Amino acid sequence: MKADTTATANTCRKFMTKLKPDFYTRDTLTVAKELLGKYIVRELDGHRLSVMITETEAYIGSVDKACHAYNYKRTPRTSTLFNKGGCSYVYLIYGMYNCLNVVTEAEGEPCAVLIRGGEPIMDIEYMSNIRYGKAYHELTKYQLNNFCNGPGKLCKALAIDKSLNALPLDRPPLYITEGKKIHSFNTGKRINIDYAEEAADFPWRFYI
DNA sequence: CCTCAGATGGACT
DNA sequence: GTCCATCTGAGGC
Repeated sequence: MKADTTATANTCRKFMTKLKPDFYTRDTLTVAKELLGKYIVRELDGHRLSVMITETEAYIGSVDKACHAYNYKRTPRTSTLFNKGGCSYVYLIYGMYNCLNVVTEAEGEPCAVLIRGGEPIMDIEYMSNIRYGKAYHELTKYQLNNFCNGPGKLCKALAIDKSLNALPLDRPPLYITEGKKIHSFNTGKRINIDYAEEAADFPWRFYI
């Protein structure tokens, strides 16, 4: 009994361990793979929302035509990508959805990992109200299956928009913690980057 | 289950 | 003016 209690406490502590910058200042593909199973935590109005990351994509500016900062192109928007790894990169897409990335590698290397999907973990009721405007138990099967299984949906559920761009990811209001141990994952081509020529075929999407 | 049109606005040329 | 790292609801099967 005592052992069980201790194990539970250790598990909780592990989940609350925030990833530090040195997790992110590494090879982007490695970070993209290792982010699977980690927990995104969003603090908002006294609530602590969380989803487990289940899908990521890597973007590497030096060689990747799909990256906003391909060939080190620096604009007001992409300047965030040149930061040292460990901060957020949030942008608006299609005029109405937001996408959350984590910046990786050293300062000056414009790279990031797009968080493409997750699974709700904590304060699901509050997230449900943000996402659909109703209680979790009221959701249809379709809504349950589409709760945050896409970059725009995930940002909606966690109330993430451009106001959270370029923030450090090791403290509130937005951070990532240790999470679930992942034993295997899938690899594939990235989604919706058909314009990116040869880079469209890079196998830089990872998902559980 | 599937496909597809339309929404919608900022970033960039 | 064009493009876009998307989502939703409607309609078909």
